[in-house]
Amino acid sequence: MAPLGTQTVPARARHTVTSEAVLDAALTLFAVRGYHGTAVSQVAETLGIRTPSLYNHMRSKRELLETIIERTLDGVEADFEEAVRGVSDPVERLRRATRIYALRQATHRREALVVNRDTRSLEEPALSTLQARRRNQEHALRAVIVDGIRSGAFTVESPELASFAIREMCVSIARWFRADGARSAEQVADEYSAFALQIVGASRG
Amino acid sequence: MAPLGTQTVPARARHTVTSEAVLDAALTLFAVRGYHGTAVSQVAETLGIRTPSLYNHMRSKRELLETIIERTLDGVEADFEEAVRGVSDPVERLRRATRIYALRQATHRREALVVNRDTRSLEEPALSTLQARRRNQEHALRAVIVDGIRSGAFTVESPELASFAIREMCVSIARWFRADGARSAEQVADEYSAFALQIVGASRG
DNA sequence: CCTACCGATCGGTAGG
DNA sequence: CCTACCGATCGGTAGG
Repeated sequence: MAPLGTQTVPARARHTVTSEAVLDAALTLFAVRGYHGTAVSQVAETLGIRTPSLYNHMRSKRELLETIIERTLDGVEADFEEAVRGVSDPVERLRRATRIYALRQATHRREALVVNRDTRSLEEPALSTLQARRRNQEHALRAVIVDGIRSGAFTVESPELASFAIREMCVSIARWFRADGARSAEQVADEYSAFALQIVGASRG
Repeated sequence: MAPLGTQTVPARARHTVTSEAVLDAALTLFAVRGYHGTAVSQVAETLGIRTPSLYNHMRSKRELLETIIERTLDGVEADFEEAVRGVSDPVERLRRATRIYALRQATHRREALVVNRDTRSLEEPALSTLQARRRNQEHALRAVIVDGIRSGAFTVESPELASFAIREMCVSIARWFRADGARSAEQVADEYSAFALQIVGASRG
């Protein structure tokens, strides 16, 4: 996996730790080592403080994971709504929805990795709530495909399989994308949205 | 995620634990909870024995993960070689390679989940060795795509992006597939291999 | 296969 | 923000 820019906090920051800084440090560590593979003491070490001091800025390790995943799902949802708002052509709706989703995987790699790998590490009641939100987002993409099939724009047999395939191929971007690599996030997002249209059998556009 | 058939060991098996049974129990638990989320004591409990007794059948927790991943990569490699052996047409090579890979994700869900999620939890020297093997497998698929582009059979711009997308969309099958679901593993594998051909811009077949 | 037990580390609290 | 410390659990060993 490409490097994720682990936090190295400047000395002066040691006296200005905030709850946002704790979340950011946790995000980097969870993305690299996984939730269960990360110790709270490592988060503290990243920030240059002792473990007990962390608890002035957070309630628990599990709350960190919940907040990270919740915020990420908020962002994905907002992205989707904005991307398809006012667009009625199914081809264009799918292109835009896939493009923005793929783009997010490249620009928010840590979040993508954590959501994908550790959502199941949540505990109730957050587990049910957030899993349901992920399902709803998947169903929203599927609905776009169903619309396209009804209108004759898409020819794919199973919208369910197609939407799974499209989502997961996008998620994988977070595993290899590098901001300093050969392709920009936008270029990758464009290519992946073209893949999506091909998967559903849209006329080549 | 669909249920993974957690081991419930019959009472009479309690006296016939083997190293294979330990691996199988660990495989189920790692797939559900992740490597770091699984305690060795849970493996023992699944088998109906005490934790120290496990060590008559294994050397360490990390060796369990190494063996699981190593064997899975062996299987993937053998599958690929067999699928493309003697086939020269790039379209058919890609179809077969994708089909057998997709099929494996459906029929070996636990293995797929563990390799995908926990390869990075390995420690050296296994980490480097097994990551290199995964990379080689990815390159083998990419080479099929490159051949198809050279011969004019495929039109995709980037074989790198296409092979990533194809691999990852297949891996996701392990997350939702159910043997008692609406589609058989073979049907899913056929649909996904069609998706792969569409991604690379092969003539619809 | 077991009981008994090891040092290390876990997430988190008390109290200042 | 810290030191001191908590009970629980971790992977693993000794010895039978």
